[in-house]
Amino acid sequence: MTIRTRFAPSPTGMLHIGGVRTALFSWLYARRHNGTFILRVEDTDRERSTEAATQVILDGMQWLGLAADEGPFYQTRRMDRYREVIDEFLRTDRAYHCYCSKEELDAMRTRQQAAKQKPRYDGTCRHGREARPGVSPVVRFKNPLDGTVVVEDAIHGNVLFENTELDDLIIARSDGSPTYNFCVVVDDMDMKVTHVIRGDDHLNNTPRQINMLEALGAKLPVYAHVPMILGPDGAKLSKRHGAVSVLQYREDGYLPEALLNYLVRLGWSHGDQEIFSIEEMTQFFDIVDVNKSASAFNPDKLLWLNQQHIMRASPQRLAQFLKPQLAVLGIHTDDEAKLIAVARAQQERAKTLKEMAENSGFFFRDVDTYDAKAAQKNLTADARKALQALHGNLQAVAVWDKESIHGALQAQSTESGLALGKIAQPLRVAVSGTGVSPPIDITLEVLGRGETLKRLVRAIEWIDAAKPATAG
RNA sequence: GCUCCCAUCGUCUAGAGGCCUAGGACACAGCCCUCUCAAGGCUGGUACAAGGGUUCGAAUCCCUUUGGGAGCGCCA
Repeated sequence: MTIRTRFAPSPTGMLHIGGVRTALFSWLYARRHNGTFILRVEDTDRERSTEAATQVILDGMQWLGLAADEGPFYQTRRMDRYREVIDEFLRTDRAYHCYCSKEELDAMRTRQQAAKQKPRYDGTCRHGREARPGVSPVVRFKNPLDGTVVVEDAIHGNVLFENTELDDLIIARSDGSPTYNFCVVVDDMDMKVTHVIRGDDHLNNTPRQINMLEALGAKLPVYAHVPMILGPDGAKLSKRHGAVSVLQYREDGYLPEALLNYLVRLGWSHGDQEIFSIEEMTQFFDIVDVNKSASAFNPDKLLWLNQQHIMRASPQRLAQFLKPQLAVLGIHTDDEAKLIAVARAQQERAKTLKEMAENSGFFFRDVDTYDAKAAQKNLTADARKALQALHGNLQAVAVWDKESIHGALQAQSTESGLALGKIAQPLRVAVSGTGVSPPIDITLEVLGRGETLKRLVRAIEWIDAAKPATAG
């Protein structure tokens, strides 16, 4: 039997990290077992579903690389099929029309709550209340009145529900449109889903779905209800931290594999391993190993993982993400070789691609201002001599590569008796405008000789211009 | 209120009765390395929610309490 999993988001809000994690688990499980991963958009709520949210889901899944083997399917395009099943339920007496008004239902709920009971439909129409003219009825599923439903869950084990706790849920609204719990059942059956992996907020819905599945004579899928993700404060995930669109992470300079790595470790582990490639995840992940308890979202660890993945990624891959980040800063370049060289030089010192871009501007455009603190400390009269000498020494370097550059700096240090830092740091400020850059030899190599010498001259001029001001 | 779920460092987790004076990771502090920033290495502190059982022995099994979460819609 081939494994078939699905991710079934509803386009009513943003695709946030909670949704992404259940998608990831479903995807990994399918990949691991050579199965099929299905994407199904649950858009039956026409009021709240939006085109934009659907697009975000699609874009997000694509960015993350969670490609669907089948779909995307849209529930709104399956209305005929739902109608067909509803009619069949009606015909075979497994569902009935209910004419109770919203007011009646509200009153019923209020009454039940006052009596400290669980609000549930009392079955007034179940045994055939006469049709009310002018009232379009809803359709309710006839839930079994007694017995126990056992949800066999791969994560939680067997969870028991008494049918007496359940009621006859609405499967079609008065306008004829089918409702969520019903559509899920029909879809999972039609799409032959073998493993339903979803948030554990759905655990309570499962017995109803099982009852409907059984009424349809369908084979039950394996259920796996994964725990929720909480905010860093342990409270429900809110906009403030993780409940933003996943695409926000792309904008903020996160690598998709880093986000996925972070998410896969929430509720799951493989020994002491923290860093996983996508391949390793698919190799090791198993749904039965997932924890039962909710976990809090930790932005610091995500940031750390992003840095670790940046360090491990190929410069070619990083260049591809660095380019749009530079564009955001107004730096447009098609020099792929330089992008790759910069990414290679920076990949050990950037927590995000955005940060990498911010620290790499000087590679692509002139330095017109110096960081005040760095300049005050390093662009001094003493440094001027070193920079002056450096200009000559670097001009004399035969081959412009980091080894030769390093050799020239070393030689100058030895000759002048100045510590390497006394030479390298002023040089760094001269070429980058700040006190921070990749190792100076690498920085110069990437920057090129011409640009280096130009900036050296400019820094010397700057010192000369600043001197009288400082002195006077 | 009712039903269901959950409970190890601040956080993510290891732990499926003795290997646990509870291991790893993030964060934090100190040290080392060092041309800056990082990365890396080393060191340090902090956890089995509480109470009862079961057992020679419990973080691990059972019960209760407490705390958190979810569901109870003509939302998904």
